[in-house]
Amino acid sequence: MLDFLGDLRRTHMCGVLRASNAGQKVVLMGWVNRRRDHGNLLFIDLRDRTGVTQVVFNTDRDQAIHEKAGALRNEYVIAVSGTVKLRDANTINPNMPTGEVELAVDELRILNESKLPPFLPSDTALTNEETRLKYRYIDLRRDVMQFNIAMRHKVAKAIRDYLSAQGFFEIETPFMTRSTPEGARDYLVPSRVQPGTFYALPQSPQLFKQILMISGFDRYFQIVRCFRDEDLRADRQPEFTQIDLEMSYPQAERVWEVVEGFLTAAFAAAGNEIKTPFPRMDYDEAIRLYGIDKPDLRLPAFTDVRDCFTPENLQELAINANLPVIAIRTPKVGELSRKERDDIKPMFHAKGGARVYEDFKRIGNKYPDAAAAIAKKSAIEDGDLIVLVAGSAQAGPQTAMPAHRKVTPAELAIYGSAGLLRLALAQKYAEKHGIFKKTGDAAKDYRFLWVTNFPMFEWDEGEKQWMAAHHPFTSPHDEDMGLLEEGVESVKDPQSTLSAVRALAYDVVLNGTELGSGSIRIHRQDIQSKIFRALGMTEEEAKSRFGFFLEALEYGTPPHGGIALGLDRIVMILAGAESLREVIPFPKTARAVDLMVDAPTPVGEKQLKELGISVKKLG
RNA sequence: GGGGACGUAGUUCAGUUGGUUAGAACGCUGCCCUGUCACGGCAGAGGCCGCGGGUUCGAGUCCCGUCGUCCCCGCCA
Repeated sequence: MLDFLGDLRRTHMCGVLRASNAGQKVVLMGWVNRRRDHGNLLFIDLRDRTGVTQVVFNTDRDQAIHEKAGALRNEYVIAVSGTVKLRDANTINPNMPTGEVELAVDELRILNESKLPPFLPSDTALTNEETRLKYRYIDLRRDVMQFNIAMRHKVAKAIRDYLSAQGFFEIETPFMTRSTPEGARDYLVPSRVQPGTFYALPQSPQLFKQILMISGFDRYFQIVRCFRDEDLRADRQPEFTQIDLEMSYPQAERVWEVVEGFLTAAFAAAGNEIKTPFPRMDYDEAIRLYGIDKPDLRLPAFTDVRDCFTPENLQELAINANLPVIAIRTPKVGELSRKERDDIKPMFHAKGGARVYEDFKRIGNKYPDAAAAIAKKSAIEDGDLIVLVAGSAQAGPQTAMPAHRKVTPAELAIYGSAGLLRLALAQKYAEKHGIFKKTGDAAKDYRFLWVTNFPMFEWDEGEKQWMAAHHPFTSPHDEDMGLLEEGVESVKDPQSTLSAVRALAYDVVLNGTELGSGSIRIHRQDIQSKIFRALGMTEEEAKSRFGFFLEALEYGTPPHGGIALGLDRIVMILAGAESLREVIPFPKTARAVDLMVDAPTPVGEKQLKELGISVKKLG
């Protein structure tokens, strides 16, 4: 027999009562978290989003209420009114914030029962994710999920408040928009009114926010859902939330200041202090020092130890002397067994002639002088592991494409392979060197970095042409306009000067994760046309894809630029979570399925017919 | 599209070289218990071993297929 809520009014949340509340009459409402039945004495831990309070029923106080409470089971929803009592000294629970008090009940209303849930929110052991996602409403009752979602709110609010205070307007842009075939696959929405045509869900509000600058809003931001129909990963969902912003008349540094400002506010909201300004690094330097464009600064950089060997040494080792010899130092790994050292080679994914050479210990036995020089140059300490990556002499010097870049493709192969191995080694020995901890002080070692001056174009080996590395609205570096001019007709030529054009693009990186990406945009129609031409697009093609935007550019577009950061990833890192699913209330599985609502589903023929769509049954 | 791991009670897991009736813990049900807080004690219920096929006298275990979840590569301007 269930009770109605009636006019009973909640006075306190379950997690807030303290010794100072003793003697007060209060009304609490929540879920039965745990029940401890001692016969004539019954304890209920009552839970809401703020925490848990112990509620006591005993026959001495009220026989009838005690009897009613006997029917309570886990996850029943109840209201209790009563008096806050100080606990006796010997019954205080120091492990809970409300552990000095308990509630002596005058009235119990059972507001709802619960079926036996597949798992209990109070369980410490984690249920498998499939069950958690199917019963997400129960999973979200767990304190960790409550904490993560609450943190998400606080972080978003801190960012919203900061940007508002800096003069940014929060402006909405359409979810039903135009498909642009570049980049990620679009999610499409069929139009009923215009049969055979489709809207696309935005991969980002890129062109709208640029148009808002053309429209004179000066500073725009939006915490906005974006959609990409690509395969998922632990850190990639098909719909995700971006902190998207754009501003007029900025240098890149002005954008960075804004980002550093709101990240400081966001991290403070989660109880963390971070230092600004963030260090900055050219793309080329990131590749040379870390072999990746999103370096994790918690790990040591590479050392080029080519000069530690004599030419004869290099020849004996079949190392290409024209390419760097990378020493990867992984700290505090300790003495490795023969087998552990053998296991390193299979972790290595060679690109274009790169080879992993004998580890430091083996080199040291054969070439003691070289080993001593390497140890000195790479500042090795006791227990550090050194692994060498170099170009294979057999594979040749690979000078087919010297190009105009500072890092040649042959070098890139070495750096890139070494970069992957560096991370694999760090991951493998993470426990020993204590770097990738998800909890405690080590988890709060936040190393931010701006990576700047990305190449404007990247050679696409499949298409045999240069493609936009960031997106085609990114401004080339002022100083590189000549190179663009020179290369504008040579999109199919791997030797084109396009390879040397730098973009005014920047990524903000945190501990090896790309948090966000932005650029100063092109605001002049003449430069925009050149970029499209350099990308091999005819005027007609450009017009049919982006005509509205190119036209808008011609009506007095101010210089502008901006950035977008992944809110989910920021919260994931702050929460110490391994997956975005831990910070998104209703996420999708690796096959992009929502297990709770069971989406996507087939739809009826009538619905399809209205949309002018016919689907042949598969199989 | 490719590679890998996993799937046994409501939940987390164990299950030997293929061999009688598939186990444990938690949870659940009933009884007992007035100071517990992961309460305790006694008793009990609960299994399409993901699904389908095959090998075998005999399959949770071996083989093939399939479905699902997770991780990675490709992909993500």
